[in-house]
Order: sequence, then C-alpha cells, then structure tokens
Amino acid sequence: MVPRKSFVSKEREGFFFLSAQDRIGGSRMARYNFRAVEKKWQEIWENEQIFRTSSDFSKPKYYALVEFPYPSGEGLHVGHPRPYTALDVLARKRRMEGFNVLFPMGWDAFGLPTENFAIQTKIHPAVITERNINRFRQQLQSLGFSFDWSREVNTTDPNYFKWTQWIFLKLFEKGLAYKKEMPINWCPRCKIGLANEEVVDGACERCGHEVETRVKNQWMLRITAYAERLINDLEMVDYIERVKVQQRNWIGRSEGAEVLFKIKDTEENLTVFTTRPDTLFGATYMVISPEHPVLQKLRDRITNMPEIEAYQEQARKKSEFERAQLVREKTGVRVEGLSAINPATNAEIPIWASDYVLMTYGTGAIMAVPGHDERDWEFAKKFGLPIVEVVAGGDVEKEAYTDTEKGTMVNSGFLNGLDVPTAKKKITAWLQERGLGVPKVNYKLRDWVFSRQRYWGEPIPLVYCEKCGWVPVPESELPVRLPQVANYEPTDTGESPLAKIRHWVETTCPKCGGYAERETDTMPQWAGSSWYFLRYCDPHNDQELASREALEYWLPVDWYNGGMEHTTLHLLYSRFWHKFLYDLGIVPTPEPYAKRTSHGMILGENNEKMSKSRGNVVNPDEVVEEYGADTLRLYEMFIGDFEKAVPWSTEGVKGCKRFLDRVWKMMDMVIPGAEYRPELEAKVHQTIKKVSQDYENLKFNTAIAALMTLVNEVYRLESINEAEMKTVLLLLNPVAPHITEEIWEKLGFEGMLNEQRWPVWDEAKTVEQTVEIGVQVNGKLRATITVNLDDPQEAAREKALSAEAVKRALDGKTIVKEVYVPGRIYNIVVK
RNA sequence: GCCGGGGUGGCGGAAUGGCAGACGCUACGGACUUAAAAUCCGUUGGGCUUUUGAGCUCGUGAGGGUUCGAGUCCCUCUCCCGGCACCA
Repeated sequence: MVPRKSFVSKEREGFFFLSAQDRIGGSRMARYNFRAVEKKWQEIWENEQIFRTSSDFSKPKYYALVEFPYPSGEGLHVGHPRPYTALDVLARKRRMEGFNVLFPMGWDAFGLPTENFAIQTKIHPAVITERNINRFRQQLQSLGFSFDWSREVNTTDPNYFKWTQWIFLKLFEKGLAYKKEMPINWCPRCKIGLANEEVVDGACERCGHEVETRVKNQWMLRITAYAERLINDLEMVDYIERVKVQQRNWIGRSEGAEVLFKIKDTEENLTVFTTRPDTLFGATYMVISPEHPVLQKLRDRITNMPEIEAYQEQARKKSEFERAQLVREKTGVRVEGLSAINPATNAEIPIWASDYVLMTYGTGAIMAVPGHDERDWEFAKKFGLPIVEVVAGGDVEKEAYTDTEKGTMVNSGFLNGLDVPTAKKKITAWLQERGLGVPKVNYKLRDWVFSRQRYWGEPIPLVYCEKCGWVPVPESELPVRLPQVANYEPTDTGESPLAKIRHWVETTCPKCGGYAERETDTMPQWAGSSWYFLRYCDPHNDQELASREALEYWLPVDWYNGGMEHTTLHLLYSRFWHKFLYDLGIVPTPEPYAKRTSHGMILGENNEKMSKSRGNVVNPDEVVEEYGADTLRLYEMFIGDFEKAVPWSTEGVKGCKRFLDRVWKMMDMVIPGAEYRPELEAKVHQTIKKVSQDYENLKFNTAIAALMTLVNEVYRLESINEAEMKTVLLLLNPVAPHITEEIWEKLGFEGMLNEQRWPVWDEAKTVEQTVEIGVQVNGKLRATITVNLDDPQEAAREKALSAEAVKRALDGKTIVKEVYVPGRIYNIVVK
C-alpha cells in the first residue's frame, strides 16, 4: 500500500518521533494503532483544510449548528461530545451528499465562573479565558470533529462584542431597551441580579443560594413586545414537540378581557384582567396586590392604613421562594374605606389586598369569583366572603366549579342559560359597548432583565449625561472595551466593579460634549449567544455583523441541536433578537433556526448526574487515550436513545472498540469485486437505507446496530468484496472518520474517503427474495417456514400446513379462516 | 394541579398492527495459549417437560376493549422522568 504522494512528506514530518511500535504498520495485518491513525488524519484534515467551508455561494448549503460551550476551567466532559458528534455525523454526511456545509464552533466565554476564578487568583479573566479556550479547542480537535476552525468566534473578543453592543444600541434606539426601577431577584452570595429564568426553585441557578427580592434600576429588554410572534411563529419551524410546548408554556399566552371597576365615591378605577369575563356577575369582591399603586394614591381615604402597611412590609420580606413554596394558606387584609362597583350587578363589593395577586402579571388586581376560581374560593372561605354561583353544574359551597365546557350560566342577568364560551363573547361585547372593558391577551413572559453588576461581560455602550439623559456611544467608538483593573470584586452595594474605575466611568457626552458617566452594568451571558450563529456566517467582517450576502446564503440554520436547559432561555432570547434584526432588515429570515433537536444527558456509571462532587465524572481525554477518538465517538452515538439521558458504561466503550477492531480486521477478508455479491446484496442495500435514514432521525444507535449486523454477516461469510467494503466504510465514516479513512487508503481506494459520494440504496434490492415467516394458529406462533416472496399463497399454505407443530395444533379442529401476509405471517384460525 | 415524555431481559436498548427482546454489554461454555489477557465460536427472558430431536407454557407497569393477530390502536388506572406552577 503506497500512501498517496502528497501524504508521504507529511508522514515523515509528523510521525518520525513516534516509536516504532506506534508507527502505522505497512502490512494489512498490523494491529489497529488508533493513536497513530487518528493523529495522522487530524493533521491531514487540518493541513489540507478539508473541512473549510467554501465561499462558493452557488452550491447548495447546509448549516449545522451545535451550542458553543462555555470554556470552563474543568475542560470538556463526556457529555459535550454527544451533540457535537451527532451533528458532525450529519455534517459529514451532507458534505458527501454534495452540500457546502457550515459547521462552526466557538466560545461563549463571558461569565461568572471565570470572573470568580479571577477574583480568587488575581489573574485577569481574559487570560483565564484564553487558557481555557486553548484547552477546549485542543480537546475538541482530538475528537476529530469537522468544524471549520477558521470561523471560530469568541464572545469576549472585542471584534465580536462590538456587534453585541451594536445590536444593543439598535434595541435602545427602537425603544426596546429601557431602564426601570424594579424588584429583581438578588443573589446575596453572587451579589448579582438574576433574570427570572436564572432562579430555580427560589434559589440561584449558579450557586444554589436562596434568592431575595431587591429593588434595582435595571436595563430591560422588551421581549414581551415579541411574545405573540414568538408563539405564533413556532408554527413555521421544525422543532421537536417538547421544545415547542415548553416555549409556549413559558410565554404563557392567555386570552381574556380587561374590565374596569369603579372605586366608589372616587374618580379612580381598578382595571382587572380576567380569562373568565363570563363570571362577572359572580365577582363578589376584588383583590389587589400589596404593591398596587392605588393603595398610595388613595391612602387618605383608607381607614386602616397602618394595618395595610404592615401587610405590605410582610409581603416584601417574603422572598419569591416563600411566596411560591409556602403552603397555600391565603393571607390578606381588607382595604377599609374603599369599595368597588361590580359593573354587571352594580353591587358594591369590598376590596382586599393579598399577596396571592402578583403585581407583575396582568394589572396587579383581580375580580374575585369564588364560585368558579379555586384560589378565590379558598380566600373567600377563609375570610367569610360571599360565594355566588353563576355557572351551574357543580356545588360551589363544596368547591369552585371551574368547568368551562359543561356549565350553564345562572344568576347572571342577560347571560342566563348560555354556555360559557358564548357568555364570554356576549359579556365582552357588552362591556366594550359601554367602555367598561376590552378583549385582552396577556403573557406570563416578562421583560428580560439585561443588567449585571459584574466585570466580565460586555459593557453596555451608553453614557449618562445630566442634560441629555441616556446617550448611546457612537457606532464609530464601538466597541466599548473593559478597562484593565486589579480587582474584580463586586461591591456590597450591588454596584458593578466598573463603578469604581473612575477614569473609565468619567467621559464626555457624545451629544452635548459635557460631563457624562458610562453605564457600569454589563450584559448577561445570554447576550453574546443570542446572535453568534449570525457571526459564523461571516466571522471576520469588520464593517457589519455579517454581510447581507453571507446571511442570505446561510440562513436559516438548517439544524440546531442543543440542550433542553436552553429551551426557555437562550433559544427564546436568540429568536427574539433574530426577529428584531429581521424587522430592521438585517437578517433575511423571520426565524433563525429551521430545525431544533435536543440530546439527553450522559450520566455517571452510577446513574447519577455527572459531577465533581459525586466523583463520577468521566474525562474524554482518558477515553481517547485508552480507546481512541473513533471509539469514543462511536460509543457516544451507540450508547442509547440520543434524546434520552443514559448512564456511562466503561464496558460499553470496550464493546465499541471491539467493533472497530473487527472492522479493521475485515481488511484481511477483502476480495476483488466491483458489484455487491448476490449473497450480500439485499443486506447491503438494507443497511444503506437503514443507516441513511437513521442518521437523519437521530437514531444513531440503530444505525450502528445495523452496521454491526452487516459486519457480523461478513464474518460469517469470511469475506467481503471491494464494493461491499467501500459501502461499509462510507456508512461508518461519519461516526468513525479516522479509522475508515485509514482503511480506505490502505486498501488503495481512489482519493480520500471524505471526498466520496454518500452511497445510495435501490429500494427494489432491499427486499430479500426468500424470507422466513411465522406460522400462527389462532395468533400463536407454531412454526416458521421459508417461502419465496413470489410464491402464490397456495405454496405457502402447503408449507405451513405440513409443519409438524402446526399439524398438532390443527388436530381435531376446523379451519375457519386463513390470513396470509406475504413476507410477514401465515395465520390459521381454527375452531 | 396543568402540560409534555416514558414504563420491554441482569444492564443500555430494538421492533411500518404481523416470529417480542435486533445490536451491544454482562454472565456462562468451548477453541487458541505452558498460563493469562486479547481474539474467535457458541449459549444467555422466566417456568415446566424432555426419549437430548426438541416440545409446552407464561411474558412488554395493571385492568378492560378492538382485531385473524396488540409492546404498538382505544378506554380506565398506576408509577417514574422533565417543564410550568397562587399567572387571575
């Protein structure tokens, strides 16, 4: 086997230092030396830039995307390669199918762990980041992924975050970024404000400390303005159902009406949001949130203000966690001196304040219909408030009747006798005519808290001027870089460490030239990842975030795979930014990702989540060292259902190594032949079909199983011809790219394997002519017979009836019916 | 509570309504070896019978239904995983 000419020198240069044992043997018989083989091909791929994305925009394109990692100090763990290998398989297959493939990788490198490490060690976060990235890159490269490394992006690179800042300024310009005094989730340990999404069970997602409520002046992004489109446009994308469901859930659209209640003897109104306007006649009291502004506005009329203030204080002290976790014992206080008028009944009804009504949803006030809402019912029972039945069908003295399908309206004037949906329409129209209400859609989704009081993030590119207010830094001055500092500690007041760097903070107003101060908050980690897939399209552009031409060609991302944990955060945020950029005419598609799938976690061998503290972490470096990258890749794909969590198994890894060794040894079985042999033809076509389809459907485990079956068959035959061998190598190549290239070369096949075309199957040839089918008597299997597919039923029948076990089962019975499904089953029904 | 997704051997997992358990792991037996490892070949869901050819029977969370035939479809229930959760 003479290596192709161009590789000769490389081998000599790259491998002369390897021990004789490590060197690739000259004979076919040599043991498979994965270390040498993998190193060899990784160098060839890199030196010849095999996986460099072409800039030939006339070719059909395919954009495969995996979530870029946060380069932590711990390095890669075996969970990372699972999605990367999966999409690497797809990317490699697409190239062989003739596509120009964009399969990039980068670093989501701003973030807390690095900053915390910097505080500890006094090493600059940028230095730590670079070190971590180098390690990650080296690890990823050792796995042989076909990333186009020339397009690597790094969110902490000023040439990158220049455009993150630029997008922020556009949001600011369009009124979608605004500063607001608002209660935020505050983590006392991290000393940082958290987005709702970063609070898990009332605790900080990062450190686990219980979260408190604090009022802070925060930059907000108006994602709620896109709520409707973020829900509706899910219909135009191909996301796995659980992702769509979670997004819909999170956005939480609900349709109803806003209704105006007059506060008696004042000019004030209370507006409520309700999804059940039909029950208006049953609204016997109102509840407002303890933070509701009307309590301040009308404080002079309220006769029990001290009591209310005490309650407000109590509510404030409760963290979100307590408010959610405490047993649902309702608390509240009556607002004495105020009462409201039910616009339907004109009855005077009391107003209560209770923390079960949230200021952050709807209007912060509700109409309470205890007969038909569980929470209101509970509250009414506790405080002795009247319960009126307005939808017949249950027993409102026993529990709230919330069925909206079966009930009939009662005690509701002109609504009586109607069903609930009709009543909703009628009352809403009635309210609207009188100016007392409007149809309204509400969302649970909140605006995005975009400020972090931290150092290691993108500076928000705004300055504050006493005269001009908030003024954007001119585009020509972007990026606003982080100042060099010695100390990254957050302040106890919750201000960013940047606030102490006076020479950085103090600046001049771009508008009036007067004194101004920079915003010292930085952006959250979600900022850089909200648009990184755009940058990959044109990563070195210093004129715009990416050229229109590149975006037109590459977008949308054809296939994006990532973790379920990013469904409500990153995925939603990046869809929001993308839609915003679409509205500006910068990106050509309304949605960024045409298809989204998700992988399951890899657990430790003990079936628990892999973590340092549990001591069950498997390091991919060690697996590569001991078994090789191809084995690791193969195992990660074979380990189980791609979409489900699965425990690691060292024995399983060995099994995959064994398979690759068997493939290697097939080299000794190769015989000449340009066509599949008759005895293997159907099997080969079946395997091509199975593997091709399974790769597309993330069924890597069964694709590999099919290849194993074929290899087992080859071992049984003790030979494989060249045509068959080529097909096996082609099909296996995306999963195990190094060994297959090496075998291809050693067998002297034309060119490099990765340049070949993906094999095609002939549907007609996937069908075996002679098949073994089961013979059932009354649905019970009694025998198997071998029949020719073309045989008439009569021939099959004869074979079926002559089988001993069948004869026995038929003995003394009468045949009433026979079902023959060619290639499947022969079932005889007897009495 | 609401919304998803699940429950199949010792384990990971396969099965367009058509031979349940593909493929892999584990375990056991055999070959090779001075021996071991590696490798190769075979067996491996449970129970029962066996004249050693094999045969019978139960079996996909539970119960019912549809069907010639159900892991797969329908109904009821149950348990597990994930998400949301006082969202009006």
